[in-house]
Amino acid sequence: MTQSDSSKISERLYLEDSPAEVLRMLLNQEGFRITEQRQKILQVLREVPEGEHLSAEDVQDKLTASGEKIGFSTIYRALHLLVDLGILRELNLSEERKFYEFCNPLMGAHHHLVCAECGTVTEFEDSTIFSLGSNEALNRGFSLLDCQFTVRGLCPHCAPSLSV
Amino acid sequence: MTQSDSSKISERLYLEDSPAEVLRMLLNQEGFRITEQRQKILQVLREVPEGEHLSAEDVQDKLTASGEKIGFSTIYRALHLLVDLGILRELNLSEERKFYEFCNPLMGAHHHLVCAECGTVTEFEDSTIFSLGSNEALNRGFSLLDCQFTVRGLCPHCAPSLSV
DNA sequence: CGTCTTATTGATAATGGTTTTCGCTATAGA
DNA sequence: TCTATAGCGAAAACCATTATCAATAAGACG
Repeated sequence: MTQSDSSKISERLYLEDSPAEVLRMLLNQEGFRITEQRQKILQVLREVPEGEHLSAEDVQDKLTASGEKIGFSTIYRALHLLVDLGILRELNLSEERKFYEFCNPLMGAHHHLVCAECGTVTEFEDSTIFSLGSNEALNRGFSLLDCQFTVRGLCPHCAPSLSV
Repeated sequence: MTQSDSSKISERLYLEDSPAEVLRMLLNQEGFRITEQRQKILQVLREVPEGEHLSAEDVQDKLTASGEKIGFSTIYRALHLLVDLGILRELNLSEERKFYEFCNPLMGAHHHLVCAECGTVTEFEDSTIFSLGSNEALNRGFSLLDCQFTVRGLCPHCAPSLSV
């Protein structure tokens, strides 16, 4: 199995274990190897405060800051793998780059409000949105992978004259 | 005013005129010039059947096919301008490129169901989603620009074994 | 524990969509 | 019509992401 065969992973685990253990199990289950790099990359994503999202470059910067030298090929490959494993979510916030966030199953599905000017991202929860998307997918015979609801606007700080 | 000053356009028109006329009015109102290129680029987007989305390259291809030679710098600039004017909507369907669609005010806000495998895009309407996003934005003092709800999954044709 | 297979890493080069540059052209106001 | 300058387009630059490939190391097996 090559490292590019990771796109069809469908099974999930019932998890109450630590994320490190979860990673180990998932990788094993799919025939992937447990490497220091993958573990450290996931750890970076987990340490991020809720509501913050990291780009591939952000991840590398944080790793570099803590003394880890991991090439960006590895960062990108690991991020994709973790997304395929269902551990991370890839966000398309209409910016030029992609962002990643840890997929906490305990945390309700949340969505994003983005300021088109300064790029600030605010999260909000709404379970109805997710079920709407889910229904829509299933009604058309699709298997659901992800729902992303992104609202773009101008935050109070960037908004034109009126209020600020 | 330079052509890169187009990002702060906030006013809209009440329109019952033909799109060509609308374009003319909007451009005039903002101090932009009415050029053949801009008119033809908009026309391409308008001629597309509903539910189809074009990338910048698609637009150029269609223009080339009908004998129009317009440089891609111009295509990109015009697309951005038309988005800023509120005539087009820029879609982030999590693909590598961006897509554009004509913003028909008569047509209800619609959203997209994307097959992660083959990239097929299906549209669906749901007014509640839009009002949810609108409320969320306004409650936080944001002025609303756009709401995009994108559902990703595997279409029946690409889905794993089970049904096909 | 050592050996072997091969998945993985990482430096580098390549890719590909988008943006910038800059001299030329053409719009729109005087 | 004339003039100022917004806009065009070919080519080069940009920049996030992906591919290449030789070296490395995880994990299986004896």
